[in-house]
Amino acid sequence: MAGRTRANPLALAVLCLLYERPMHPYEMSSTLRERHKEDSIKLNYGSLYSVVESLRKRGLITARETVREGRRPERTVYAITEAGSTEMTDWLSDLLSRPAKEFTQFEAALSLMPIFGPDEVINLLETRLRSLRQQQRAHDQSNAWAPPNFPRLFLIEMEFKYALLRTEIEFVSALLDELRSGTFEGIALWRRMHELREEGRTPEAVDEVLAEEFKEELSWLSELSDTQRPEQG
Amino acid sequence: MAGRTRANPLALAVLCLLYERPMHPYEMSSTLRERHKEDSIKLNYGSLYSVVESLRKRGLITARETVREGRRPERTVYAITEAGSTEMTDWLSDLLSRPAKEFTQFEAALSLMPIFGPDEVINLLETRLRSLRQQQRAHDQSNAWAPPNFPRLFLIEMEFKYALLRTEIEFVSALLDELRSGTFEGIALWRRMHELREEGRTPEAVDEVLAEEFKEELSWLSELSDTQRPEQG
DNA sequence: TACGTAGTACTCTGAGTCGAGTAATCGGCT
DNA sequence: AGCCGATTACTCGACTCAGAGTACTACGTA
Repeated sequence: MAGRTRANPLALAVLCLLYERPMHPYEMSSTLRERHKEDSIKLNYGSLYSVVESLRKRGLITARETVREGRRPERTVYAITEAGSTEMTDWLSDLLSRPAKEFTQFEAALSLMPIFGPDEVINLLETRLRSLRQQQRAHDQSNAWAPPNFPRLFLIEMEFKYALLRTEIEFVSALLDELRSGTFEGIALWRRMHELREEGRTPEAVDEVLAEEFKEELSWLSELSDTQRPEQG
Repeated sequence: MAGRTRANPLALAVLCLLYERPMHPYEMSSTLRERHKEDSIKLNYGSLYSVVESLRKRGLITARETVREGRRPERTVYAITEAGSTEMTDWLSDLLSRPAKEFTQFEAALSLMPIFGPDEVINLLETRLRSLRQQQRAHDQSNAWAPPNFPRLFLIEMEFKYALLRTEIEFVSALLDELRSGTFEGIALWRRMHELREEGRTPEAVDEVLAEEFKEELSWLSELSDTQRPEQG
């Protein structure tokens, strides 16, 4: 049923808020911000209003009343419906119980990394690592906003984010160590290829030179069908 | 300059492919698939063709020639431009060196988790954990497609994905242990709240009962301004 | 009292996304 | 010879999203 309509978790957040009590969209956005959900759920006004409208069209929420205070713009208060409650529990159950394929920008970047030579990559990753460590320090200090005794239940998503951050730091820093020390497998071939390219050789000429200089390292090429070989590396 | 146009990494992948050699869109998609980049870069036909068209409009790639074989549809071959090469290196440098805010579905789900009671959450997370372990086993065995000696450089993004997977498994499994053993901080309050709700009490009645039964645990409430209190937990 | 800034509450627009659909060819099988 | 399913190569349109813009109020301040 709900195929693509389950793309944006902001819609789920709206359902959860209205499950608590009726609200108008702007109140939803400020509530989400107050509860620090902005950090884990992407929120912006444009999306919020269209997501709300789309939920209404699907009958998952209804417009309760429109209030006007002074000459301010009208506020439309929405409430969740039966169908909305069902969708909410179904959707959240699904998200918690079934890992979804997620694509991060950094994964994409790593997979295209070979267009740079190893030395450029070292530089770029060093910059990244500094940023990540900065974020980590910021996190360590920023329990400031949460009062003592604040329930862990409401911070659990931050713990997860932090665990991912630590993993990324470890990954990048281990990779950097290998690149800098030259123990990264195949780094000699990789470096030589970029040297040759920078000398202005044609791709074919580069392949030829490498084929001679790195016979064993390139043995895997013959194992692949023609179309399968990654020429970019 | 390139503000929102840098949203979709597929566009960057297209630039990288055309940096190797001119291609038509369908060839791009099959090349990406052969190189297993589908796992780290979201790819679908609809997006591919519009991304290509948008790159062309921005002058980052140009249509080289349109070939027709038999009565098949035309294939338009594209090549990268100077501006395209520049954009490619700028963009990839940026992705590698600057961590971007990423929002995963699971983070969103965790942050909305309190709408369920602890026992439901345990069930859902157990299902997730089985799935994740399944994925992990699949990964362990699926170096099958890569021939011996295949350069690590071309698999580095998978290593990262795997590291994230391990972290998620550890996180979920640690969380489950705490929930099941009852050592999760505040779980008694959380469980009682859902009990009361299921008995059909009004939110206000629930709050009242809890305020009496869990005085110390709720001390943090008084530290927050009215608007800041998360009523949903 | 005029002014600048922060907050409230949306609205609009154009660009991007995605899944489904189409139409042709190829290879194998019966 | 004819058919089935896979592969090649795109096209379409409905929906979604992001960011900028609007318009008003409230508040401090010089």
